[in-house]
Amino acid sequence: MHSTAVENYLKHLFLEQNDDGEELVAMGRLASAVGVTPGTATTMVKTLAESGLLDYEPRGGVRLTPAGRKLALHVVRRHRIIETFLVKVLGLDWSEVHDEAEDLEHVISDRVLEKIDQILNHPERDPHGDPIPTARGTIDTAEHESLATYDAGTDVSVVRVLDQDPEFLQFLARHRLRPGQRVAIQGRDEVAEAMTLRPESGNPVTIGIGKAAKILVRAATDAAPERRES
Amino acid sequence: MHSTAVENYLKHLFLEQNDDGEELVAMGRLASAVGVTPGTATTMVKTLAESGLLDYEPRGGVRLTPAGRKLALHVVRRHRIIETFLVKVLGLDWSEVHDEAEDLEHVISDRVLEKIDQILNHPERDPHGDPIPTARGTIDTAEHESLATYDAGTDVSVVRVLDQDPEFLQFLARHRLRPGQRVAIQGRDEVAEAMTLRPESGNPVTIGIGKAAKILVRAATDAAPERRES
DNA sequence: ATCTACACTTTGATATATCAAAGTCAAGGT
DNA sequence: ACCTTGACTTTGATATATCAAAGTGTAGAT
Repeated sequence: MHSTAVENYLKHLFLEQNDDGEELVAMGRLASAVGVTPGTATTMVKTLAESGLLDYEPRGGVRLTPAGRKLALHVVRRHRIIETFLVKVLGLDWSEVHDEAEDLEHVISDRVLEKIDQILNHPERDPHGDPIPTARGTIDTAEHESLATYDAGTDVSVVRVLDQDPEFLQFLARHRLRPGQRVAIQGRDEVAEAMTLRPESGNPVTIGIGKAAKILVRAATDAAPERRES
Repeated sequence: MHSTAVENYLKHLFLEQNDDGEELVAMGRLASAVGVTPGTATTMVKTLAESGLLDYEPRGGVRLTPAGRKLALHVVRRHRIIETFLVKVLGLDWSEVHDEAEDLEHVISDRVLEKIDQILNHPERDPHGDPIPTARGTIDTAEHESLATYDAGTDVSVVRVLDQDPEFLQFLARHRLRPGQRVAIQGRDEVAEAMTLRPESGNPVTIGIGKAAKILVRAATDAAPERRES
C-alpha cells in the first residue's frame, strides 16, 4: 500500500487543484499545503511522478494523473466519512474532528470504512458540508457562492465551511451558523469589510469579509438538487 | 509521542512477560513476537533502555520498567477497546478485528478512545475474553485454567481464547464456543490427544489438546453470571 | 539588455527502522 | 581443556522521509 506521506501529498494536491484538475499546482503551494519545505516536496513529487500518480513539470508545477486522482479521492473519502462518524456516532464536536481524521484516514481499512459508511447511511456531506466522494470515485462538484458575495437583505442557508480552525468552528456553532442553518444578511459595510448576520435561531453577529468568504451558502429560496460528476 | 514501532515493542514485551513481569524475556522471543530479526530488536531495545522504558541485560534479555509497563498497558487498552468497538458497534466478526486493531491502536487519540469506552459502557473484556486495562493502568490478572486441564464429565464456561487465528476463531463461533458460552466435556482421549465437547447450544465437536490449551475456562457449577451476551 | 528577486531544485545531512551477514559469547558435550 | 552450537550483538547497508542551505532558472523591473 501507499505510505501516509504519499497519501498526504495526493490529498493536498487534490484539494489545492482547480475543479477540472487541468491546471498545474505550483510546488511552493503544494509544499506549504503538505507542511514540508519546498526541497522535500520536489523530492517526493519526483517519486510520485515516476509512479504515475502525477505529472511533474520542473519549475512549472504538478497535476494529478487519473490514477493519482483516484487515490486522492479515496483518501478524501476516508477523511470525510471518519469526520462524519466522529461527530454523529461518537459525539465529538465538529471543531475537533478534522485533526483526528488526519491520522485515522491513513489506517482505516476499506472493510471498516464501508461498515461506517453503511451505519451512517451513506452520507453525502461531512459535518463541514464538504462533499464525500463515493466508493466508485465520483464527487459532487456543485459550486456554491461564498457568503461574502451576497448583499444585505438576502436570505441564505449555509452549505459548507472552508475553514478547519477549531476556534472559528466553535464560534460558528455558537452562533447557529452551521451547514443547513439559515441566516439573513442584515447588513454589509464595505468600508469596515464586515457583514452583520441574523441566524435563524441565534442572535445577530458581525463577521469580517475574510471569514465570510470561507462560508459557502445558497439562496434560501432555491431548492435545486445537486449533481455528480466522475 | 512514541512511534508505532516503540509501542509495538513495549506491547509485545508486555504480552510475552510473566505475570509479575520480573523475569527477563529473551531477545529472540521478543524479536519473533514483534516480527523483526534479532539484530533489529537489539538495536531498538538499546534505545528503549536508554529512554528508561525497559531494562536490558545483554545476552540475558529485557524486562519492562514501571514507565514501560504503563505505556504498554495503554497500548493494550487501546487495542482491546478498539476490538470490542469493532465487534459491538460496527458489527465486524470477532475473527477479523485483531488485525484491524493492530493498526488503529497506534493512531486513536485518547479523546476518541474514551468516547468509545463510554459508548461501550466501560467493558472489562474484549471479544476474545482478554481483560481490558483501565485508563488508570490497572488490569485484571485473574488466572483461568485452560480447557486442556479439565476431565471428561465437567461443565465449564469459556472465559477467554488465547489465539487470534481467524480460521480458528470462526470455527469456535460456528460451534458456539465463544467467551461466555457453556460447554460440557464429553470425552477426553489421552492417546489421541483430543477432547470431545458438547457446547450448550451446538453440536458435539472434537478438538486437539493443543487447541484446547488455547481456550481458558472456568468451572460452570456455580451460578455466577457472565456479563456477556450475543 | 541586464539585473534582481523569488521560486524552485540540488546537495548533503539527519532520524528512524529495518535486514543480512559476519562476529562473538557462553553453555554443554566430549 | 576444547570444540560445537545456538543465541545474541555488531556492522554495514537500504529505504523512507525529512530539513537547511547552496545553487540555479526565469520572469518582470529598470
